[in-house]
Amino acid sequence: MASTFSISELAKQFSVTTRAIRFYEDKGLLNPTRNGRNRVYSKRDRTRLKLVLRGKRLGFTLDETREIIDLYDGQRSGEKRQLELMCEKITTSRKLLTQQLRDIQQSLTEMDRIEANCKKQLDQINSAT
Amino acid sequence: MASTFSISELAKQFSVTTRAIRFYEDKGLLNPTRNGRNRVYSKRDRTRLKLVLRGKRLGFTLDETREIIDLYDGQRSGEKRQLELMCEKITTSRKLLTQQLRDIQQSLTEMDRIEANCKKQLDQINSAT
DNA sequence: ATTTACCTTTACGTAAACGTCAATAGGGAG
DNA sequence: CTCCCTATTGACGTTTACGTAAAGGTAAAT
Repeated sequence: MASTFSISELAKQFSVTTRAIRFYEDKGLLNPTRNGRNRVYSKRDRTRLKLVLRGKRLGFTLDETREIIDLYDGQRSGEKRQLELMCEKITTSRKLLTQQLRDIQQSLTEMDRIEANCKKQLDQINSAT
Repeated sequence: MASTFSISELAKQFSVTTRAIRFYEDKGLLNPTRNGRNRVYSKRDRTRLKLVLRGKRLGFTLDETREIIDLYDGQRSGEKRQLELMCEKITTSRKLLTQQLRDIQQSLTEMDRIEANCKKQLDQINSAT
């Protein structure tokens, strides 16, 4: 894999529009370097984009996603207060994710039940041929 | 627990505004009966509201959530085509949820790593007292 | 030189999911 | 009866996350 990417390469790789990628930059989620006016994305930028999209799939807003990514990617200031804040954010974030995990597991369970029911009825219909 | 609820009771129970609840009704996700002009919510309505909120936490739009709820809650038409459609929707929905599950698990794993790192650094700072 | 294919910024448009009044109605408490 | 509380409809405002069109720059290919 290349070590730098153009905007449209990234767009293709992740099936998003270039507009979206520029928008994420506007919102401070990415900041690629430039070759002249053109944006150049490093592997680190690519990873950040991947995280943005993951955040989206999880229903976070871009603001929330930025906070989370800054955790992952954080310029460790190494100061005590900073580290403590980070721990708190992680705790909060983890609670949210854990709740979502429960939600999903419940949903999946219920879907299994409904699907089974569905298939049973279909079997009856088909066997009545 | 009571068998019917007012709009503000539900709002309190789930920590949402009455405005939101009425909005869900506008969008066809709920339809409570009326006592005069006033809305009266049954336990079934309450359950639907709960599912709406779960959907929100999972990042679904209200439209998507309505489709999913109609699965759960479906007036089983019992017709073959209907049943098949339901199975397809379940399959689609399950793929999405499974993806989210992976996303969450990855996020949690990474957070664990970051937190451990964080705490290690804090320990060093504190032990340097 | 011109087309083709990207890339750029600026700016306005839009759908979703509510928030926030405003004006109004109905029912108890005093 | 009047005050107060809650509820209702209607209309407009707001934020988020882009889409889309305008108006071009740049560079390779024909």
